[in-house]
Amino acid sequence: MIVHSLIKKDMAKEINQEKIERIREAAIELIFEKGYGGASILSIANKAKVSSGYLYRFYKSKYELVSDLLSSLLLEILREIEFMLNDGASVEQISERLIDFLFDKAKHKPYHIRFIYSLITEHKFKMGLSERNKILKLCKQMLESGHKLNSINKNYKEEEVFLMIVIYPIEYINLRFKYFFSKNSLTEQDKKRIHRLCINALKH
Amino acid sequence: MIVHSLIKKDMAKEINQEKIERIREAAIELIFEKGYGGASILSIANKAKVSSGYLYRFYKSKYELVSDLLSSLLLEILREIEFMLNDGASVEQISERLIDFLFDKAKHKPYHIRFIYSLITEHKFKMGLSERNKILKLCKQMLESGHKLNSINKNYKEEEVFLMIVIYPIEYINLRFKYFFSKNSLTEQDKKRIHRLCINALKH
Amino acid sequence: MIVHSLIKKDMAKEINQEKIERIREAAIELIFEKGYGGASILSIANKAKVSSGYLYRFYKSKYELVSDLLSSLLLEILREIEFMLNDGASVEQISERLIDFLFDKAKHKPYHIRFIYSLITEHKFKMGLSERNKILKLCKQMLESGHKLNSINKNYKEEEVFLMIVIYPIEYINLRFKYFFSKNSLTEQDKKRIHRLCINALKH
Amino acid sequence: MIVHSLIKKDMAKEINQEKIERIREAAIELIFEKGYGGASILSIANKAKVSSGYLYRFYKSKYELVSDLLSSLLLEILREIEFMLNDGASVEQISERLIDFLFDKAKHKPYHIRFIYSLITEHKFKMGLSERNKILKLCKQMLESGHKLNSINKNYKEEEVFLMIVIYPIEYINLRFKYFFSKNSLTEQDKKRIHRLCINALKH
DNA sequence: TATGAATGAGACTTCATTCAT
DNA sequence: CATGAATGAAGTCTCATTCAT
Repeated sequence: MIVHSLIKKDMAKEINQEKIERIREAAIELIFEKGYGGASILSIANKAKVSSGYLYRFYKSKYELVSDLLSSLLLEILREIEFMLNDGASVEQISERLIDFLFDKAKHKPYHIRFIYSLITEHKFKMGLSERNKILKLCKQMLESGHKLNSINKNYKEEEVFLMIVIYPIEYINLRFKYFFSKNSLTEQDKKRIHRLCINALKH
Repeated sequence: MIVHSLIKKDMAKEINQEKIERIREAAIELIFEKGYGGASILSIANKAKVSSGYLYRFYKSKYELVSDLLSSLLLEILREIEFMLNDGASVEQISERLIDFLFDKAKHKPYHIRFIYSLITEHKFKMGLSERNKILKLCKQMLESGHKLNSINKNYKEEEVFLMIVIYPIEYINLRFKYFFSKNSLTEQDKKRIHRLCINALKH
Repeated sequence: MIVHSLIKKDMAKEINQEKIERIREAAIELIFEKGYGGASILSIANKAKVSSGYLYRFYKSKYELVSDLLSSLLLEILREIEFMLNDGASVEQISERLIDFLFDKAKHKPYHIRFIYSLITEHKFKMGLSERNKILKLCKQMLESGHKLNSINKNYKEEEVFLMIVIYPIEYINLRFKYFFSKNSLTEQDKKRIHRLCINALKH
Repeated sequence: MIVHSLIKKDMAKEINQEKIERIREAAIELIFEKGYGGASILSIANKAKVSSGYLYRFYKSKYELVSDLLSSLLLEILREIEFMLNDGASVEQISERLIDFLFDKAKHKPYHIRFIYSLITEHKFKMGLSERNKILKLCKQMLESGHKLNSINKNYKEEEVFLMIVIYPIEYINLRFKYFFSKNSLTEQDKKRIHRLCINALKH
């Protein structure tokens, strides 16, 4: 009996996880597509094939859902940097591999990166304290490493590192998504150009 | 009699212009603060000390009001670049003076630059065609000039020019506004650092 | 001086009368065209080339303006009947001449008759007591005359007289205005048919 | 289980239908009472004892709600005529039975007939094309049948048929509702008089 | 547990009316 | 006297959220 119930519970959990995942993906897609205000809870629930009430079992509000999504996606990026830093990677390597990572995301989950971009300036979503601190810490580490290895000019501070290593590639990718200057999809050439620019910007 | 009537007309006009200006400033401030969705017509009207209906004498809708504001503020920046280009300025000079201009704005009308920044990604406000075309044209001119004078590496295209000359300084200023890395206000040193980074990024 | 002032007053009055007339005609036309709710005070004032405030010097409210218009136009019709009755006309003659009168109106002031028609059922505009009493009186007189001269069957009452002599021609004209069954304009043939039907309806 | 679920579903449906019906009746009553403009969504919702937002689950807009109501009520009448025509009824029979039908409505759902009457002229509600075509067809059929059996004078056209068979009884009933000439309720005598007048009007 | 019917606060917008000039 | 700038009440509609089933 206990076993059975556990199995049932696990299955239920599994099913729950699946539904939550569907909700999250639906939310990301719809918010990127129509903005925070344009993506109604109902449309998210419909897209995820769950009821609108179900959503509230996991998130206290629409705000919390979106907040959580933004936080997750940001953390994914930050963890990538963190991992590389712990690996002893240089700033150049981090830049290159982060661009790789973001291009990969842009290719396989284009909504994710567009979602981040579209919410990054939305005032409603102030970044959580823990993420902010993580960013501060990582940028500081990159800066110190860069200063030591002469890949970042002594003049520059964390702000420059953050804007060039993290923000610039995201802006670039989204500019292309908007077909603003070009309708071509992202190429290896683009990667190299972004990397070159970031590295040179910080070095000189 | 004629003089009197002129004065009256002028005064009336003045009052009008003042109120419109109050509405515009209130909208800019509130939208920067709470986003497009968060800034209600009523709150804008209250802040501007006019009645809610009064707005509709000048703008057909909330959308049109905000659209017009964004367009005005963007054009202000673009005209600055345009003017310098016509003046025969080099990319370095344009970058320097645009940063000057943006710092000046940030100092005297901080809300304006934060407003632009916060609407640049808002889904509802696709940039108007004429502004987009103006940007395309200006970036092309800067690119060509930069290529000719060797201040922009041949690898780079309009995208890089736009992101580094226009977007980067705006991002930088807004990052500071958010007290993200530093609570210090913007200094001449910051200007120089931004300029240096932009120029070096594009040159190498 | 007195004479002068009187002349001025009279001229002023004259001018006033002209403006009022313009307001009335504008209101009739716009209300027929867009209904009571669709015709704003501003649009009426604009069409009449007066300021919206001016209107309120003569009418306490939009309601009163329209009420007064409806009353005037109704009275015009009722006076026509009254006049004929005092003239000793038979029901047949009254019917014939009223139809003449309404066709003439339909031709020269089509908006008037459409205005009446469109407001006759609008619940907001209950007919004034004096007009109602006048209608009651006139219908009674027609009924008595008709009974005496055998042109109205003894079974019928004021209701039948009112509906057939007054309402039926108005309904007919407006049905044609709507192009419901026919797009032809009103002819002498139509007049005769309406008259024939009204007379025969009441006689048998 | 199946039975239970069916009952539950049916009950849910029932509740739904009841509420919709309440909304429809409330709308009919209030619009007849205060006109389209005077009957606010909130007042309709209150009268129907539902929340204001609830209406929008069934009707996209106030206009659509009222439009649908008018269409339903008109079709009810038209279907009555259609049915009789298919049954081979003569114009006299149709007139008689339609008057019966309308009196019955006037007695049991007085608001319905007053609602139709008050919206027939409302500018916002042009009759739908399908209803108009149905009217055209039915009137043509009645006219032809009447011409053949000599119950409609050869002079008369669809217009006369429509006004006398359909509109006249409705006008009569509403005139009585307004207590214009009489405060008596409608009687069998009234029915006969209306029928007599309609028939004789068209015959001679 | 999961649903979706139902709510109602609040947003945008219109326009009759007022009143300072 | 005439204007039209300004008001703000009221209307329509949306949608996040709740809760009975």
